[in-house]
Amino acid sequence: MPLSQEHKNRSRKKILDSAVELFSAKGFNNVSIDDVMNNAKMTRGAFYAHFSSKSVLYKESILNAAINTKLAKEKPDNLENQEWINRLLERYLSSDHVNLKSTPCPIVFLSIDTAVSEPDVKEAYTATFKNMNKGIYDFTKSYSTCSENQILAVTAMMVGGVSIARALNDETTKNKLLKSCREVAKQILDGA
Amino acid sequence: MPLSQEHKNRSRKKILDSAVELFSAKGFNNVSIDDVMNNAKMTRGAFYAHFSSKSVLYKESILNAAINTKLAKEKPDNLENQEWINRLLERYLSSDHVNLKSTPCPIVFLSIDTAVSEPDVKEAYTATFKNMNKGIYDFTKSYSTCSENQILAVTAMMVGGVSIARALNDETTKNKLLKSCREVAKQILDGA
DNA sequence: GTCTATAGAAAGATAGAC
DNA sequence: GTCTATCTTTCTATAGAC
Repeated sequence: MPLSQEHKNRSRKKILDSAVELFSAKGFNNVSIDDVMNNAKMTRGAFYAHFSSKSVLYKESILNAAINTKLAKEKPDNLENQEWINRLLERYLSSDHVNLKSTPCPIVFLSIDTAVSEPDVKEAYTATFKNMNKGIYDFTKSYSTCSENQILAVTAMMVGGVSIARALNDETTKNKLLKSCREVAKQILDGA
Repeated sequence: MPLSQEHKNRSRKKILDSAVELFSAKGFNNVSIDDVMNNAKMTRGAFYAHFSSKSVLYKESILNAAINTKLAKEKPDNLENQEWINRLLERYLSSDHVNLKSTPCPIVFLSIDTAVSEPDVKEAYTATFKNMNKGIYDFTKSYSTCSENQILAVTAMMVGGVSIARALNDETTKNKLLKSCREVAKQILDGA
């Protein structure tokens, strides 16, 4: 591969990493091409030598971040599968991941809207979320041993399920996902 | 209450309902004030007689949608709590809710980004999501009886958990949520 | 391939008539 | 309170020099 091509690839990678970082933190719409390029230490004009539009960048960012996470490839040889999965769970559902101190998951990309930056919106959101959980608990406590903590997990599953379903391309996967969430949620709320 | 005040309230409600509908379908950033007002059959200028800015509208929309869902108030008297919760689950995790044919949940508001409208992005997203599930299954099948369907539900819980955590205001709730998701996810993946 | 400069469009917010 | 008209900012995308 010629030197110039290598240089181009490095630049492309720098842009993609910059984009993943910013999209995860602020959401696609709250990040301009200028932001991405400045964060990659380049100027706006150079962008179009690599990507034909902003939405192409978005698509490539998802794929790039997916490669970055390397779920399968990173497992140390001396670790059992079960331990590895548990470690991944811990890492994924950690404050560090939430606060973007570890490699962000591209599936959560599209879950950030203006809410992140507007305190008033955050407040309304938090109150509504608490209400939702309390509402469910008020009903389940009369017939189930299901704890308030378990309900938090169920709510997350509900919200995640609907969010992902809305973004999916493929009707079969969508329906399977919704059905699975219904079944598992029901099991937990029934106190199994 | 004077007639003019009543008129103003009706207009306000019309704007809010219009906003909830559009934000749910396209996300906050992909909806302009013009869109909201046209959908409410008014013009842009009238907007500022009701809300001081677009982000105030967002906040009020969340609260308005939360009232609309009326989780608790709608329960028919002759229905047992358990049946009612199951019915809510079915409704929440339904195609109709995903496709916005029933009253949308404001907690899912912030989960829609450009992905919805760009086919290329949807495609990349769907592929990445499937990969994530397959990746987890490849490990768990060696030690657990956990089904592929259950893994879908776990993935939804993980994504929902991180998304919600990012939007929350309150560190205590955030940490409780993450911990609950970790525990419940682990339980399911262990094949309990 | 990367830069600066700029065209063109979109959208938040305001002003003033009715 | 609602309208039309307008100001202003921001951002995508392109043009042309090096």
